[in-house]
Amino acid sequence: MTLSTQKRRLHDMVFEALATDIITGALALDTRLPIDSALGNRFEVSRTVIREAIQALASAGLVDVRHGAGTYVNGSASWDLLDTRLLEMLGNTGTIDFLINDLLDVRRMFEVEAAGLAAERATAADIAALEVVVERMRDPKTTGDEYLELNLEFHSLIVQASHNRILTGLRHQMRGVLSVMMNARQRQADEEMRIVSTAMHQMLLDSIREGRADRAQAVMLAHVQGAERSLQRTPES
Amino acid sequence: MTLSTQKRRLHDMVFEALATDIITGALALDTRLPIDSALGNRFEVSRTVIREAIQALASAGLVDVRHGAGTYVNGSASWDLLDTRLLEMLGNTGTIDFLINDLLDVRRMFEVEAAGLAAERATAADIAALEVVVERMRDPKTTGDEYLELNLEFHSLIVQASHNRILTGLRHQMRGVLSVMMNARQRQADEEMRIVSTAMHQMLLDSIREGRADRAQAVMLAHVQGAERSLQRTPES
DNA sequence: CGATATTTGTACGTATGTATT
DNA sequence: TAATACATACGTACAAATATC
Repeated sequence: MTLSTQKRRLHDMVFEALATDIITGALALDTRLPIDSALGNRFEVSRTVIREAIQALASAGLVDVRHGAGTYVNGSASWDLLDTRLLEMLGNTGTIDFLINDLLDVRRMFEVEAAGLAAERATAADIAALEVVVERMRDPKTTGDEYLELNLEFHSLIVQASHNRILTGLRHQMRGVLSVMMNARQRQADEEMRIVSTAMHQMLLDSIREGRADRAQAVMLAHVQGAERSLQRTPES
Repeated sequence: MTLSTQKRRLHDMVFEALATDIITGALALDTRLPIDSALGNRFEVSRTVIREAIQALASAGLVDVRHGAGTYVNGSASWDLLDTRLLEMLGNTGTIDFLINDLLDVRRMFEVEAAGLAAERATAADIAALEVVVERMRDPKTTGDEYLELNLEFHSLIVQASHNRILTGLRHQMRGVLSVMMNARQRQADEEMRIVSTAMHQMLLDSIREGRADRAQAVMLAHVQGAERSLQRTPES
């Protein structure tokens, strides 16, 4: 419950200390946090710092702040699983796998829709950018790590090519989940899979260039379903 | 550029004053904002207040804060169209219609996917909650406003029944857009449409209860496409 | 290149307001 | 009514990043 190493801002450290206790269950559901001044004494920081930390906890849904009444610990049902700081902590404590299936569902939904819209709306510039990426994917000199980067960029470009600003906004909200997931399971890009994957990307690009939305969606669906298998998706329900 | 009526927190008023100037173009792209202390003098508030306002502006993507270098106005391409406070301002200035088509695309994607997942995973409790809502929709004593409320609740319950926490998180992020949209275009629920709509909801519920994901998705697709027509969707591209 | 000034970032302590108990 | 606890705002000090001379 005390601050660990002096690494960053004070309120970040307070946040992490309290968040850890909540995530691990050391601070149980509906427990009332000590009042600001008490926490200030414990961590030996000003009340300003405590308030910023608590604000971050509330923003992540970890606590519920009630004016005049106190601050209470929320159950995991209230957590905001898109909150970057919370995701980081869940990633660090290795308790993030429970989100894999959820993420795959949403990713499929996202990518397929974006592929369809991109086929309908992609501009010449969008297509040119996609072509550059696919060209580099085909290059045998591209390393495995680079390939993963290109893969991410390709899909990001497709979302952009959908020219739907809410879609891109939501995609941006998902960046935290995606990145934590990536770190949790470092993807193995073996040679065979890479060849198949590159062919898929090429087909996707062709479909978009030709404006064939149905085909783009079908190819994307096959593509992400392939990725799901490679992530050894655990069976549902 | 000065503070209007004393209604809320000081930093909210500063935020609104600056945001208005950015949205209307009075503060042009790449313009450098006055330094904190100058803004403090102009608005006659402390630097604390200015900093909180600028933090909110940065969080909405309206400005780019560079440590030691100054704070610069962003173009609309950088705005975060999911930011609640920004959306409110766009709604108030009546410049929100450009998002209608984007929202409809995303809504279709969302609802269809959620319907499919719900059909696969809905628990007895989920279905019971949906039944209550549909029953009240069928009740002829339900008023038009109540019907709209029930409609929203029905779709919210379906997302919950998908038991996908990322999906529900993203849906939550969309609440701001949805609500601003609703206010911008007050939906007319005429009698004829209401009968069709209720039948759709009943079919959806049946599909979910029977676990028929494909049918649930098809019905939902037809349903939201009907809603799109009623919103007089403007042609694309 | 280095020294200095500018500007944002973080933190403190205090005072007062407001909602709840 | 009073006590408690969170909310907002002020002014100050110093640190860190950047710009300028």
